[in-house]
Amino acid sequence: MSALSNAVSILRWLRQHGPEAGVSEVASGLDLPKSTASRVLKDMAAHGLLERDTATARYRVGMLLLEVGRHYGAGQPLLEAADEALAELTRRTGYATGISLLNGIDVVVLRSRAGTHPLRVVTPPGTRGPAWANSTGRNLIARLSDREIARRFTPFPRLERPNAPQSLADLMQRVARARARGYDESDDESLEGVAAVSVAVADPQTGDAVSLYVAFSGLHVDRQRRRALAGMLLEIKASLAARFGDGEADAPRRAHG
Amino acid sequence: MSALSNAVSILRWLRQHGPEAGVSEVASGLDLPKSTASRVLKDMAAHGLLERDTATARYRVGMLLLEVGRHYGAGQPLLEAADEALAELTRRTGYATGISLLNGIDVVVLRSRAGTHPLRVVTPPGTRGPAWANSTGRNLIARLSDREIARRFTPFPRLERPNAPQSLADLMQRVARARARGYDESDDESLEGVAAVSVAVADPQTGDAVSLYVAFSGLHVDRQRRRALAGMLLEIKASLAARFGDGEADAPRRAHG
DNA sequence: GAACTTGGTTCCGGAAAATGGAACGACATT
DNA sequence: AATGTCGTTCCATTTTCCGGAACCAAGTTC
Repeated sequence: MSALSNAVSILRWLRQHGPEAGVSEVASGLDLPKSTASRVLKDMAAHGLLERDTATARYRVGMLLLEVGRHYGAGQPLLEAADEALAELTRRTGYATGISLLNGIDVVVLRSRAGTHPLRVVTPPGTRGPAWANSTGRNLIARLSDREIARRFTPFPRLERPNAPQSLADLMQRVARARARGYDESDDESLEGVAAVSVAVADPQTGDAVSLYVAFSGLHVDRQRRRALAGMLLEIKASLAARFGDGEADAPRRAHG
Repeated sequence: MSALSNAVSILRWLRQHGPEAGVSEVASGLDLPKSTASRVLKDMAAHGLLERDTATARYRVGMLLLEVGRHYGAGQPLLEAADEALAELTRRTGYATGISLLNGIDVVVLRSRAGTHPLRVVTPPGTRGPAWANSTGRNLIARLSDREIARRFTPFPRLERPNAPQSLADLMQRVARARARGYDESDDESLEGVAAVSVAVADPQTGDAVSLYVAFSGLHVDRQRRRALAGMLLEIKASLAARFGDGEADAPRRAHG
């Protein structure tokens, strides 16, 4: 196991089990000898990947990671353009918008912007959520082949939320809807009270697809306005497609991850 | 040089020189043999620290870093409480707010929230800026001893912005003002057209200090309103101090980094 | 189209670093 | 004083890393 493996394992472990870790905790969690865990953590801290809480002697995520991590996706023209367009949309309408991307069966938020309308939840960049249980994720799932969808969602992941799809058939039905309409919507699925509409856009160069979304309170936005928002997203998508070659429009292609 | 050193050097290099890098570029930039650069980059990508642009064969920051990095500072009670209070302030007043922290002679944004009033610039978490050229940074500098300030700012860093302090004496004068008033303000210094007021708060446990700021357009907010905002920040500071032991109020103590 | 340049990869033996069991130190609890 | 928890240090052994050199693939240039 290279030194890097250990360091990365620890980062992955931190991603799952919260932002703090002690030596023993990591050692048992990753099944490492205590001595190794102690040394690797110390090395990582010495290099700035982690920081040490002087009081508790526990380790925390380092500032370097914050600084570097925020550049994820920077410099990708499609992404930057989409982000700008969404910023404009938020300015005009006051709703929260963002961009996310499929990773396995999850979506990860790449960019986001809080709106001015009341919405308890904010999902800052780096947040991970169940792709099958919100519009943003399903849009990206919809770009996969049925075969691939079946593969990823067998067995079907359990999620204790009433409105979330509970079976592959259930999911495929909503995917079909998304494919038919060119956009998808969700309401009170993975996040309580949160509704959203979204569209998927792909970079024809790389084939990577991202999803642009507008999020709002499910209680305060009626069907008509949602449709209007979907329309605006579709416009943005069209303009991006015009600018970057295509965007999609054709048959399902591979999404990211 | 351990494997970790190399990996971290590369991350630091990426932090400075933009989010993309090729093998030769890194090799010459860090004065490494090409073979080493190639191998290390590949290893990092294999572990998910970096990703590879399939088209250009260049490396980019990996998603893992985004996900882990966003947890920087998570779980620190003072920070969370301050963040919540600022969110409330933004909700009530519509101004952008945030939290930042001193690191050397820079400030790094930890949390931020865009406001509803027009402000071109957004400074998402992870953004680094010159501490001496905005209120947020000077507040934290003000907590250092004069001796330490002189040490850090000799020689005095050059910054081509008209309103920014241009000498140590210049800086000390504004620091004195900040110390006297308990808050600081800046207008059109490091960021064009951006003005801000801010206060510093310290965790008495760790001694680490952070700065809470409100940012707005210098053209659209008059003196009186700025004073009102400063008052609100001071209230937040007082309530945090009450909750967490002290906050500061006493003589300069060490700030972070 | 042959010779260069530029960007990246692979090989492999010597050098250097990581590994992990064990012993140890510092606290708390019982 | 004994026991448990948490972290560190030691050091012989193993493993990995290092880096010059050779190599490959695409362009450029003459």
